[in-house]
Amino acid sequence: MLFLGGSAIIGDMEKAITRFAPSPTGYIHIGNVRSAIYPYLVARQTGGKMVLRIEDTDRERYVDGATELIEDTLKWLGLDWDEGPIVGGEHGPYFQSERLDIYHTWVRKLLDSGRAYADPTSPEKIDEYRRECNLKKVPFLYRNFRPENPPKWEAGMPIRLKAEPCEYKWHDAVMGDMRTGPEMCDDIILIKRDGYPTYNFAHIVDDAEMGVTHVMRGVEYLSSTPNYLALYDAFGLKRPVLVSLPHILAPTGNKKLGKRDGAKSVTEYRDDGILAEAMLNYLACLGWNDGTEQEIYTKEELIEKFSIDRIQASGARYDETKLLWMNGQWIRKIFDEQGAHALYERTVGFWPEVAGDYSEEYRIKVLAIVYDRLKTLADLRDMTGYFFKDPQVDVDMVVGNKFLKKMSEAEIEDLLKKSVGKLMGVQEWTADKLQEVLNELLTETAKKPAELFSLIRLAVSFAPFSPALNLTLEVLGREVALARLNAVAEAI
RNA sequence: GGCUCCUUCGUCUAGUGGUCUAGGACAUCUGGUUCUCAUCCAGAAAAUCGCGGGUUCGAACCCCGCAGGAGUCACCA
Repeated sequence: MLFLGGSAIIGDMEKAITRFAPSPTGYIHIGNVRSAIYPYLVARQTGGKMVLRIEDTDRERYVDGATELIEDTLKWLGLDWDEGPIVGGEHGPYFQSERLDIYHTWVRKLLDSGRAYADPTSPEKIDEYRRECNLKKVPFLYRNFRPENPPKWEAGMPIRLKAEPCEYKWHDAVMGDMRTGPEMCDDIILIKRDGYPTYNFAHIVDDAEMGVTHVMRGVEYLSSTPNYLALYDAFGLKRPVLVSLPHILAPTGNKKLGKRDGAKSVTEYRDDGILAEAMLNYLACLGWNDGTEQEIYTKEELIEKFSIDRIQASGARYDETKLLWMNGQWIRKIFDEQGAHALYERTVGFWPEVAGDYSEEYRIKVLAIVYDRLKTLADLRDMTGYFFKDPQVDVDMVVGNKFLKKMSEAEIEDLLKKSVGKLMGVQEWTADKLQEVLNELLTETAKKPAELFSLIRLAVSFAPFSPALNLTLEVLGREVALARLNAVAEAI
């Protein structure tokens, strides 16, 4: 590698080690996936590492299979990790429940230096203290009730940090300069009665062991930061860059988006026909922008352009309409830039059942003429049925059509027959030729496009909408198209 | 209640003292693209920049108050 000076620039691009550290209590939803996306972007941008760590220290809230759900979500979005479950790494294990002795080793240091103590106080007694404070309307701080001669630590006893109340100042990359008073420092629990560490303690130890440089997480941890700073100091650790991510708000009300508001899992959107690219794009830009007017970003562009200091400090409301728009943009982008086949590969599983009897080649043809009206891939299911199965003839739909209402049934039948006759003579059954013939038919019958085309379109599809008539006819093929026109002529 | 954060069109946002009679995008509405639905294109409507003071020749941008909203005060993360 060649160094040409400019160390300041190299310094700015120091390799960041970031992490996503969910607890396996269920699926990942729109509201919390940003804390995976942003760390990922920072890691990739700086050529650093992304760590996935499973914070499973709460054995009561643990949900079987949740880890797999999390991994599945990240993989779908294209957020790969360099260390963590499946891929391993030099700082494992990556499940906190398998790191108990590490936490115990670390907490020993604090116990030995007098910065932590084993707490023999019963939960009932603590509740009493709390009630006492509530009654007097003073803040409940456990350090005011600290036991005087703490015993030696033994199993079944929690360990608390011995707080040294003071004023803390720090910088949050999103919220700016922060400052809090001693009232924010307390004797927080480090190791629970069951021997498992609390989040408050475990994440400090793990981040240090894993070399994490940027701690990016939801704002709900902002007010606990003084206690984390106390721990960094007690261990003599360098503070990582602290990044608080504002909440995503539910579509209505002012609450953060959560499962209770019906926040769907991220992968549910996959099943609904949302593309991973669109999801990533939408989520990354919810509460972040690069200052330009660009709206559509590839993952690579996000990696290149993302910057922590342009993350909004206020919460952003989740708006599914915009996601849908963006998905449509992505469907078209993939088709236009990568071709019909590339888009087709994404549509597997979204076709109507009857499409299964047809060749891939035929389905691609259908896709090529309907793709620009898809909002989600799942739209294929209700939009393309007539390409695969003869529609139910519905005379009323024809007769009642707003352009055909003024024509008698005999006239309609006649028009249909003339159309069949004309179309039978088409030499090459291609969109261009069909358009020519359709135009000739227009002059021969002296009908308006609205009348003639509506009639043929309806007779052939019986659908509320369809692609341009010549394209629809081309894909349907001569035999099918003519047979359907005849069937309608007979039914009238 | 204490502490902390937040506040520009309905929504996501641009904006760091004069170029802001506030720009873009989604959504909405109108028109165009030989039928429909959509795409695409053009256009419209939409924010007295939460409120009140102050600093300044000049404030969305700086300062102070207030209000509203949110978060947090667990042996949950």
